[in-house]
Amino acid sequence: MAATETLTAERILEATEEVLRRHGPAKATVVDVARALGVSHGSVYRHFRTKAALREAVTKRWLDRTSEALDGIAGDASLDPGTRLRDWLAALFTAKRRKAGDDPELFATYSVLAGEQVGAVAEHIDELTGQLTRIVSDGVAAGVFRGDDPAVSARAVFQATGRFHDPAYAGEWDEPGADADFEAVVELLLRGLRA
Amino acid sequence: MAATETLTAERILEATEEVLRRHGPAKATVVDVARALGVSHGSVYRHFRTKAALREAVTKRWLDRTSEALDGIAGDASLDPGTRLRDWLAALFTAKRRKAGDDPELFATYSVLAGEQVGAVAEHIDELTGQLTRIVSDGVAAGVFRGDDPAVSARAVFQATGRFHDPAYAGEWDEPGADADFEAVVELLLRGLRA
DNA sequence: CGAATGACAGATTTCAATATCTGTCATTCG
DNA sequence: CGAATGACAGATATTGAAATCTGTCATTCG
Repeated sequence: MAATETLTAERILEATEEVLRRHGPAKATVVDVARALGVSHGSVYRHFRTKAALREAVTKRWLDRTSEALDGIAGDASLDPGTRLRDWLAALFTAKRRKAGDDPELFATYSVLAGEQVGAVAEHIDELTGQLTRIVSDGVAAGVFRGDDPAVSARAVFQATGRFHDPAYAGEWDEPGADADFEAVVELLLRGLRA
Repeated sequence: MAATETLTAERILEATEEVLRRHGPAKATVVDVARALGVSHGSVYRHFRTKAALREAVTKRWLDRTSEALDGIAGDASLDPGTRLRDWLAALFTAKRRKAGDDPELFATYSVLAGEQVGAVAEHIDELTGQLTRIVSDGVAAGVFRGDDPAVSARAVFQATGRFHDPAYAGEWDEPGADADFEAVVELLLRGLRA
């Protein structure tokens, strides 16, 4: 495994993801990561001060992938704000559901990590509600949404749809009525937002 | 402890609650319950076929207490449906928050039990959404809510407010912005429901 | 006779000894 | 000289033997 390459934070993060995928969150040790890279664990500590810091970096990376994918929809001015909001929420739900369904163990692993890294999750949520706020603001500017504080409305929309993006509910995402439930909630929220 | 009284299911349930309060869900055994009652554990098995059945009965009891308290609001025809919906949701949030705050360990205990007893929880949720459906139906009849399927709307309202009644979120119920968040979500939902 | 018991087999939990891990740092390596 | 190592102390996790629990049932008790 190209052990001649320089040991970078990036390579360590990749190895960490691999170890997490293989062993799960409880049994993934710094020693395992070092072994996977063919170095001593002391070398890993040169790049990440603690195991928690390493886990946080890996978690942040994973969360950022979701944010980036959604950012495109949030900024797509070619769609009217109502459609954009609907699409954004649907994309969020679909992305989460796909991740949870494709590799349930890896998803569970990251859910555990997310539970530990409260700070990283808070940032991620801020990022997502920020995107939602942009959509709502555009809607207010276009006169299709009510003129209340867009940040407050965006936060309310995010919280009200928690069942469709919070990993705690992952088990219910594949039940028969999930899509209908999602539609009903989004429909109700959109009506509440409209001017 | 009145060991002379007849051994009834009711007495067993009371003793079980006491044992759960003392030992927590993981360490509450059928033997403990029997000991607390001064009988052999075989006698307990005469009334409840398994430990799971005993836990389910206790859980059901606990859930039913919440349902009953809210039923009064749901059926209070003296309030207009909008106010009733708001009051009902606020009462649900307040009740949960109080239980979680007053005795966090007991609340955690019951949350664990609820996680095990999927069936009992599903029934409880059906009961609550039933009450919500009644309020929404009354609102439709009075012309203040839209004429969509009240059961669907009620379910959507219940799910959208999950953050304020689902025990999984209990940790966030005492954060500073919780009340404001609740108001924002309820306001948005009420607007969405209005005709 | 029905209600309660307690001994029992197999499953689960506890506990303490053992092994592994985390994080540091004096030393080695290139 | 900076990057990497590996020995180390204290913390955490694993293991397997012993204790306890669950659920059954033949027997006792009132």
